[in-house]
Amino acid sequence: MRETFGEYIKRLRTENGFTLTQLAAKLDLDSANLSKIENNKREFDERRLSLLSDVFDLDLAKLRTEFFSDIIAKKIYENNCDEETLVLAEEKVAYLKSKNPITI
Amino acid sequence: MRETFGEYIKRLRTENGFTLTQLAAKLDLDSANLSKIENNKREFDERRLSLLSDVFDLDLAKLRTEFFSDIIAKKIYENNCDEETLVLAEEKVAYLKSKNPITI
DNA sequence: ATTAGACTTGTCAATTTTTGACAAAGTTAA
DNA sequence: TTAACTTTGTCAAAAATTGACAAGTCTAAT
Repeated sequence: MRETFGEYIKRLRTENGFTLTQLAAKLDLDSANLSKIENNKREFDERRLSLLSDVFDLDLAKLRTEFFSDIIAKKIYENNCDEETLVLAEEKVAYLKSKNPITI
Repeated sequence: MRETFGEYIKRLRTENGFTLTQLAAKLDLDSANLSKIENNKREFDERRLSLLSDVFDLDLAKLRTEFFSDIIAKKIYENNCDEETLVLAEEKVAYLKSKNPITI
C-alpha cells in the first residue's frame, strides 16, 4: 500500500468522517498523540490494533500485516539498508521457522 | 545466510580461536552478555558493529545488512507475520524514498 | 477580526524496555 | 578433582517510549 500506517489511519478516519478527538477516544488515546501517529512522529501501539479493527470493521490479520510492514519499512529506510536486506531477512525467517519447533 | 546474527558471531569467534572473554573485551562487552547475544537471548548493539568489523576484518556494509536483516527476521518470526509482510514492506520503503527529499 | 473547532507541535514525568554488571551454576577437557 | 570456558539468573542503571497537557497554528463561519 502506497502509504504509511499513519497515513492509512488518517485516511480511514477522514473517509469515515471522524475528528482526531473522536477517533482518539475510541482508541483510548490522547488526540494530540494520535495526530503525531498520523504524521509519523510517533508509533501506533500494537496493542491497539484490535480496537482499530473494531472501529473501522477491518480484518485484523490484514491490519497486522499493514502494521508490521510499516515498522520494517521504517527501519530499513531510516538505516539506509541496501536492497539485499529484505532478501536476507526472508531467508532468515525460513531458517528460524525450520530451526524452532512449531508452537501449538 | 542460514544463521542468526548471534550464531554468525559465534562462528566468527570460534573459527578465529577466541574465547567469549577475549572477544567480549575487544567489543567492550561483558562475556556473559556476549554469550546471551550468541544464543539469541539478547540483541547485539548496533553501535558495536564497527568494532566487530575491525576485529574480524569484515566489510561494515555487509555486516550491517546481516545485522538489520536479522532484526527484521526476528520481528517477523516472533509476530507470526504472513508472507505478504515483506512484500508490503518493500513497497513502503520505495514509497518512503519517493516521498522524502534525498538527504545530502 | 473574532470565535470555535480541528489539528499540530513541544515538553516532560511516568512507564516500559533494554543494558551492564555481577553471581552462580553448568560444561568440558586435562 | 581442577581450571578454563560457557550459560543462565537477577537486578539496578540507563535509555527509549508513552501519556498527558499546554500552547500553538490553521481554517471556516459569522
